[in-house]
Amino acid sequence: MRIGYPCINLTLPCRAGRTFRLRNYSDTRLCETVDSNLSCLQTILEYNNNHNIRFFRITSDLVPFASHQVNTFPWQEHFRLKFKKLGSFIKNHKMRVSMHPDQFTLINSKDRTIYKRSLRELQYHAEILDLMHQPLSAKIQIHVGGVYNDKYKSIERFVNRFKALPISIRRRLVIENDDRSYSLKDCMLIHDALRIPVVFDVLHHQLKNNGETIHRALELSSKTWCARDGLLIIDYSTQQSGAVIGKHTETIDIKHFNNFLEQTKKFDFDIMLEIKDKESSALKALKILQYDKRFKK
DNA sequence: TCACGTCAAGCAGAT
DNA sequence: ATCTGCTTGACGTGA
Repeated sequence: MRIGYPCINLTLPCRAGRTFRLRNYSDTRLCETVDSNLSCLQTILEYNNNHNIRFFRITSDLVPFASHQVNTFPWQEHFRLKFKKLGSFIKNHKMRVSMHPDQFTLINSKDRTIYKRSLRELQYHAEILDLMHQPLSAKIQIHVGGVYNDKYKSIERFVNRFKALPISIRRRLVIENDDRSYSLKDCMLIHDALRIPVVFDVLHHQLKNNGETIHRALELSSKTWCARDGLLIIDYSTQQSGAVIGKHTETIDIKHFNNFLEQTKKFDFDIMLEIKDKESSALKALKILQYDKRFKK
């Protein structure tokens, strides 16, 4: 079991996802920004290592406009060594990384141009992880996509589009249950067709489910991960009390987290804490976990 | 130096 | 028809 947080470290002064406006694009600007982003990523990974945090989601903004036609700069070559060094650090310290392309990336869109754009975006994500020489347990996590008033057809479109993806993407791509459209059960259907691993999102499951208990949900999702995919990934968050449904809490709810660990003690997994205060909650979770058999320092 | 409108991109659900 | 949330800040123009 590892504990992780996404993209940003709020203690450190740097950001690995600095960007700029499209209209201000230049190769020089890109180069400077990527260089600074990669240095910051190294700083974050060192912080994580010093604090026993061994799971981290890398921001999609690491290379600005990476899949946009404006960007023709060969950043892959230019930063090859830097990427490799980052990757070695991750490997040497037994860490795991993942990525989560944003909501614009969907492969089941009815509009082929959106699919094409998404393909380029996924290619970029796979390139990052490949340049870092990461094992296949370093995943790219997306939602299933739109429903377009016909879930069956939209799932079918997902399955067919997935089969047509290049292997570099296919071998890292995983799907996550969401809070409105595709439940864990829907994701399991897609898994049955494609053997694609399913990330289990606890908060989304609470908001949209088919009556499965947490224990049952873990039973289902953990079986979708085979040895080379690594441990099941869980996205963990809780509802901000009193706020709009689906809003994440400011900081980890220790009582709920303890309860969750208790309900899932038969399973092992890596947890991504999708919580506003980022590494602060990860550190709190680690304190609890030092007495958990699943957690190894 | 600071405020604040806006930022590449899609979808669903609420208003 | 328009706004909001989704991993959400933070860029950069104009004063």
